[in-house]
Amino acid sequence: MQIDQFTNQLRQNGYRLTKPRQAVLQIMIESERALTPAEIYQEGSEHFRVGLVTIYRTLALLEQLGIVRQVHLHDGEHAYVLATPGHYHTLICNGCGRFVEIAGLAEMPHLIAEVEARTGFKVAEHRLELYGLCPSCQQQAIQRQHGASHDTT
Amino acid sequence: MQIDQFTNQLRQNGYRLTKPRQAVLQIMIESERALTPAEIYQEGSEHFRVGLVTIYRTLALLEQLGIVRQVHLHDGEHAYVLATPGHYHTLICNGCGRFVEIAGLAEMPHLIAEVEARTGFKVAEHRLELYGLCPSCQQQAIQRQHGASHDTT
DNA sequence: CCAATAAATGAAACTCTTTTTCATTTACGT
DNA sequence: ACGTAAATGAAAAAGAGTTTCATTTATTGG
Ligand SMILES: [Mn+2]
Ligand SMILES: [Mn+2]
Ligand SMILES: [Zn+2]
Ligand SMILES: [Zn+2]
Repeated sequence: MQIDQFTNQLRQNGYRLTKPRQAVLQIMIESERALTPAEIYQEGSEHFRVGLVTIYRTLALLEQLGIVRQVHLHDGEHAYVLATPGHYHTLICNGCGRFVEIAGLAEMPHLIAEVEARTGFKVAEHRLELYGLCPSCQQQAIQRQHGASHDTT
Repeated sequence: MQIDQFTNQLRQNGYRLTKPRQAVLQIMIESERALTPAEIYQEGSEHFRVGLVTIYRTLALLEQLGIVRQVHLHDGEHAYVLATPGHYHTLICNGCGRFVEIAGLAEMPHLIAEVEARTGFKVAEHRLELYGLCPSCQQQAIQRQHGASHDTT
């Protein structure tokens, strides 16, 4: 996809373009699911030799550069998604981990101003994560309902 | 404070009213900070003998009953706050962990409806966490700035 | 292209958090 | 008070993430 853009970003910040870094980028670009470090490690390991430590280090670097974003999954897992540039909010499927980044909450700055006025806090950042079921997991849920009522085993 | 209300809630759901459960409730009620299981354990241990496992189990139970809420701290820690009944959003101080629960985001349902229309997802829940500095930590940050420029040691 | 060099990697050991197991203790209805 | 099931705590295990350090690799410029 736009892997060159990301590799350039690495180089421009003085980081070397290594095989693990390219691989992690490629995996993140190709996945439409949020991936845990362990999952990325497993996927990467199928193609070449790599250490889990390097996955952690690479994700930390990519997060720092704003290329990926960490999300907090429903069951406590920490996973990563490719970050859409700019400020986005994340919608994650509780069934399969598929995610969508959502833009365009114009009201958010107003909300933050109000919160600061009411509390005296200075708001530095916020996290909005939406959880639910993607279309295909909704279908599966419905089928499972029907299946259960017909179940004869 | 309103500890009776919570103990009743335990009893009405068929759970026994034990010393650890009362203690965790009391600690959560008295704290104006988000507390990690380890912190609650430490605090509890000063007053009577208790196991860290029990803290985890109790927090899981209280969360399930809607009495506490888990929050994801800035540095990756998982902490708990007393949940204001109803749907609230959390504002946490990155400096000291002090928190405030914020109500009254009337726009949220509209936002969710829009998200569902745009993505086909069915949104089940959302998490909005705001992070920043509380008034006193803002003060400290300012003092540290001045201190640094005057520093003569 | 090759050599020098600093950055990045991977294996192993380690730390920290959370869960499981199971024998003992405790709460609570009778 | 007693009996019983629920809850607890100690210990061990599982999981997630980090640190250390010797080895490998990417880059640069000769
Ligand atoms: Mn988390
Ligand atoms: Mn936002
Ligand atoms: Zn799904
Ligand atoms: Zn503070």
